[in-house]
Amino acid sequence: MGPSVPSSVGNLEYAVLVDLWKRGAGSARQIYEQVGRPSGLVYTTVAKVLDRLHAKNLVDRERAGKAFIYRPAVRRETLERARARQILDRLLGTEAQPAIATLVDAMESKNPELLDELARAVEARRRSRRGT
Amino acid sequence: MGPSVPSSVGNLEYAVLVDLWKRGAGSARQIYEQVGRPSGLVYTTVAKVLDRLHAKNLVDRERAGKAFIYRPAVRRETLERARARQILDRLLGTEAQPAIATLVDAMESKNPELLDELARAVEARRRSRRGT
DNA sequence: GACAATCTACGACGTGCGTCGTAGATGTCA
DNA sequence: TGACATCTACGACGCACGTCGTAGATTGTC
Repeated sequence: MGPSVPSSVGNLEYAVLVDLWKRGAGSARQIYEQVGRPSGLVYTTVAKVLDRLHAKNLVDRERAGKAFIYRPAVRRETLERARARQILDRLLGTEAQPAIATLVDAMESKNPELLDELARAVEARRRSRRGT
Repeated sequence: MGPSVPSSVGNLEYAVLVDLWKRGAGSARQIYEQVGRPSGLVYTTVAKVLDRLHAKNLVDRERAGKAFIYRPAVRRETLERARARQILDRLLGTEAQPAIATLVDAMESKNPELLDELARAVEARRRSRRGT
């Protein structure tokens, strides 16, 4: 089965992955405390999500007593790139130009500072492009 | 019922809306020919989608003989803004900065010209911002 | 008025994911 | 060893959507 072709990851699944990337490795209980409990979720919900992530080969596990220790099986950049790509495809499916304008718009309305962030990122990318 | 609070719109639903926005109004058959048939879908699939869009109050309909004439019930900008917003929230849920970098990256890998497009859009937005 | 063509209405199924609940396995401790 | 806590395994449900199929209504045509 494809180990590292994350076609699609749900929001909770993603949150769990983010936590795993940060902590490197952890038990279901630990992740639950960090990600699940604050959202009012039940332990088994997080456990189930870890289960599914494992089934998708997005996390590895190793027994440690009665529990499993989970750790990410994909690099964060890899999955986030795929994720961004997918979101992008979805966003600019039809025509790119107005979609981009809308995106920038939304970004500003969410938080104006994001615009500066974005400008910086674009500039960096273009600069390194010229050097290509 | 909330007439114009499009919480979430699927891909096919969106494609149908795009077609409707372009043509202004049309029958299920017309939209099917444009959107459904090329994708190998069956007529009733598109009809069902129109049904759901109508249930969500995203399109209006008016009888014309045996058929319905559908027309959008939301302005394209409205829905796309919401859509972009939603996608954005999803994308930069955790930390904004790296997410933006990843996004810009994905954009470049998809089509380098998008970077220029993006730079233009950002500049335009920032300029108009200074005037605020 | 009967017929064939076309539409809509609506139910159904599959999938992905969030969300629980329960049962059974496993480990801990007195 | 027995009682108890904790985990995992797994099934279930709901919802949103894509996707069809079928049945019933509507219409134009001999």
